[in-house]
Amino acid sequence: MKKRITLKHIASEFNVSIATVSKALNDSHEISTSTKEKIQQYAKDYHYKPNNVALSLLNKKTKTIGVIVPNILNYFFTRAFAGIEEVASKNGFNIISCISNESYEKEVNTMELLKNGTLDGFIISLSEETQVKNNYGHISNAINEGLPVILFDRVTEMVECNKVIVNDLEGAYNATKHMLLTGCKKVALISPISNLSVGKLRIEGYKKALTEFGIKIDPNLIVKIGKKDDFDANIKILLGDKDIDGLLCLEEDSTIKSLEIVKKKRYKIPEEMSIIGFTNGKLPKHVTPNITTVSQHGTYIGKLAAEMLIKQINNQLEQGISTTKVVKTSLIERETTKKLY
Amino acid sequence: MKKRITLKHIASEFNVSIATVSKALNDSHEISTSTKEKIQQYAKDYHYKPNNVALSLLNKKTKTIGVIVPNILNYFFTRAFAGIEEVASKNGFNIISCISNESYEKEVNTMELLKNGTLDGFIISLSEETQVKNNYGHISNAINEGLPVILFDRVTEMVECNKVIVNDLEGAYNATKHMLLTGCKKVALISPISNLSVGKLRIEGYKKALTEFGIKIDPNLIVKIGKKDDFDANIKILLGDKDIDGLLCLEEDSTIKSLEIVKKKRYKIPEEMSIIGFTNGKLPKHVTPNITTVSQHGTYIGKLAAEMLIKQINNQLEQGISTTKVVKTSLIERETTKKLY
DNA sequence: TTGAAAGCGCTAACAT
DNA sequence: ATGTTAGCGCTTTCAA
Repeated sequence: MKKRITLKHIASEFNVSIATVSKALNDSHEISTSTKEKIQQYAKDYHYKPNNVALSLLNKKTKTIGVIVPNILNYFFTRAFAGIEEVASKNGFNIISCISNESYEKEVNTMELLKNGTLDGFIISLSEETQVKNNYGHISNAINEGLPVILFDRVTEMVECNKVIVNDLEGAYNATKHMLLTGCKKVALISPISNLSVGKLRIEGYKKALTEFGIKIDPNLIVKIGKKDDFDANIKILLGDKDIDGLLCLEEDSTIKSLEIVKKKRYKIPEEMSIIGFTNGKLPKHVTPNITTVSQHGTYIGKLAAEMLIKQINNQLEQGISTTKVVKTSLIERETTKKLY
Repeated sequence: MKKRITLKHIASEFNVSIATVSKALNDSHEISTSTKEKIQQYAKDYHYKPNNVALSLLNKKTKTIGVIVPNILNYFFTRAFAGIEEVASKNGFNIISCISNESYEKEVNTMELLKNGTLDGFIISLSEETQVKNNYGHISNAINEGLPVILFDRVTEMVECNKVIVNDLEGAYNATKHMLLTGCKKVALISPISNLSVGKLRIEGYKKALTEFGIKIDPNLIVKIGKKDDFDANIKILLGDKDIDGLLCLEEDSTIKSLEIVKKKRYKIPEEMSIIGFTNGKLPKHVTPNITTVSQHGTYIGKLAAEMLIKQINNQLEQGISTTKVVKTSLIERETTKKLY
C-alpha cells in the first residue's frame, strides 16, 4: 500500500519548491519546459492526485451538492434522484444523499451536519413530518447563510427559494374530470398523504373538477388515511357505498391496495368502478388490470432541480428572484378507466 | 445573508487568539470559565459552525463514504442503498453516491474523481460493463492506495477485499429444486444477466439441481438474452417447447415479462407452468398471479456492507485478511409454484 | 525560471 | 489562562 503522494513529496524529490511543482503540474508558462516535463512525468508515474479537500478549503467550493429525499422506495423519488444524479454528474458535481425517512429530525440533523462547508447547495423534498410540523427554520437558515437551496415536489410557501413542482392540483383535476367525462357519477378520493402539500393540492383539484360538474362535495367520499389507520378497513367502509363508481388514489401503494380490494369485491373494472392512481411506476403498469395513472415525470423534475441548483451555484441565475418551475402531469390511460370518445 | 463566521472573526471580536477561541469552543479546561462562556454564547448567537473541510484536511478523515451502484430502479439495489444509508447515517458518515448506469467508464471516472481525499472508503457493486470487460484495475488501485473498499453483490475474485454477497448459486439451486420437487419435469432458465457474476452463479445453481435430479442439462433451455435482443421473441421461441413446465427467471423485469407472455399463452399457472423469479420486490408480490421469488434481502446486505466498511475505516478489522460474508436467500412461495407436501 | 510567504479554517504542541 | 507556532495540501501573489 503506497500512501498518497503530495506536492511536498515531489518537491523534495526534485529539490524544488512546492510552488514550482504546483505550477508545473498546472502547466504554468512560468516554468521551464524541461522541469515541467520531468515533474509531470513523475506525477503520472506515482499517480499524483491533488487533494480535493485542500482545494475545497482554498476555493470554498466543494463541487458537491446535498440531496435530501423523504424516501427512496417510492418510484417518483427514485426517478427524481436518478435525474438529479445524472445532471450533477454531467456537470462534475458529486452528490451527498440523505434519506430522511419522512423524519423531521433526520432532515434537520442532516442539514445541520452538512451546513458546514461540505456542500455548495441543497436539493430537498420535505419530509412528511416537516410538513406536518410546518417548521422550516432549518431551510430558511441555510438560505440565510447563503447556501443555495432548491425545493422540489414537496415544497412550502413558507420559504422563498427556487422550486420545481408538479401541477398536482391540475393533475388531480384532470384525473377526476376524466372519470366524470367517461360516465362516473360518484368519485371518491383516497389519500394517505393528506398531510403533504401535494396531497392537499390534489384534493383541491379533485374538488375543483366535481364543482365544475355541479357535483356537491361529499366529505365522506374524501378518505384521509393516516399511517396508523387500518387502510383496508377504511376502504371497505368506503366501498360500503355501492354508488361509488370511481376512485382517485393519491399515492402508489394505496392505489395497488385499493385495486386489490375492489377486485376482491368483484366489481367490474372499469365498467362498475374506475380507478386512477398517482405515480406512474412499474407497479400500476403490470398489475391486472393495469391502472390508469397520473405521471409526474420524476426524472425530468430531478433534472430540472439539479440544473437550477447548479446555475444558482454558478451565479447564472438572477439574484433575489425566486422562480417556481411547474411541470405538467400527464394522464396515462390504461385499463382501469373507460375510454373517452 | 450573513456570511459564515469563523474562529478568526470570533477571535478578533474578543481580542483573543484563534487558539483560545478554538479551545473555548471545545470546552478545554485550559480556558477560564468566563471566557469560555462568553465565547460559546457568541458562537451560538452567530451560529458558528466549524468548517468541516478544514477539519477533514487536518484529520485526513472526511467521514464520508462513496457508494457506487449499477442502477437504482432495481428493487434490490434500492433496498441495499437504503440499508447502507441507514447504517452510515447512524455512524455519522455521509454518503456520496453514484449510479454507474452499468457503465464501466462512469464507474472508473467516479472512482478517479473521488480517490482524492474526499472519501474514507468505497462500497461498490460492479457495473455490467465492468464485469464484461473483466477489468478491475480501478478497484485494485484504490485498494493499493490504502482506500478501504467493500464489494457487494456483483463482485469478482480478481480483487481481494472484503465482500458481501448473496448465495446466488444456492438460491437458484433451491428454486429449481422446489419446482422439481413439486412435479416440474422440464425447467427452463431465463437470464438477461448472464454477463454478471451473479447470473453465472445462478446458472450453476440451476444446473446443480437438475444434475442432482438426474436430469440432463439441455442448453436450449438456458436462454441468455442480451440487452439488444428481442426478449419477447426469445421467450416465445422457448415456449414453443410445450413440455416446459417451469421457468426460473434470474431478474425481476424479465420475470414480469415472462409471466405476461405465459399468461397470454393461457397456460394454467402453476399447474401447467411454474415460475420463480429472482428479486423479491413489490412487483412480483402484486402482479396476478403473484410470483414466487428468491429474496436477496437487499437492506440487510446493504447494512452489512456499510458496517464492514465502517469497521475497516476505524481499523476494527483484522488487517490483511479479506472476508466474504454470504447472506442466505429465501424462497418466498406464492401463486406461481405448486405447494410442496 | 524559480522560490518565499501568506492564507484557506482549524487543531495541538509548546511556550508564556 | 492565553498565545505562538506549525502544519494539514494546495494556490497565488510577489520577490529574487
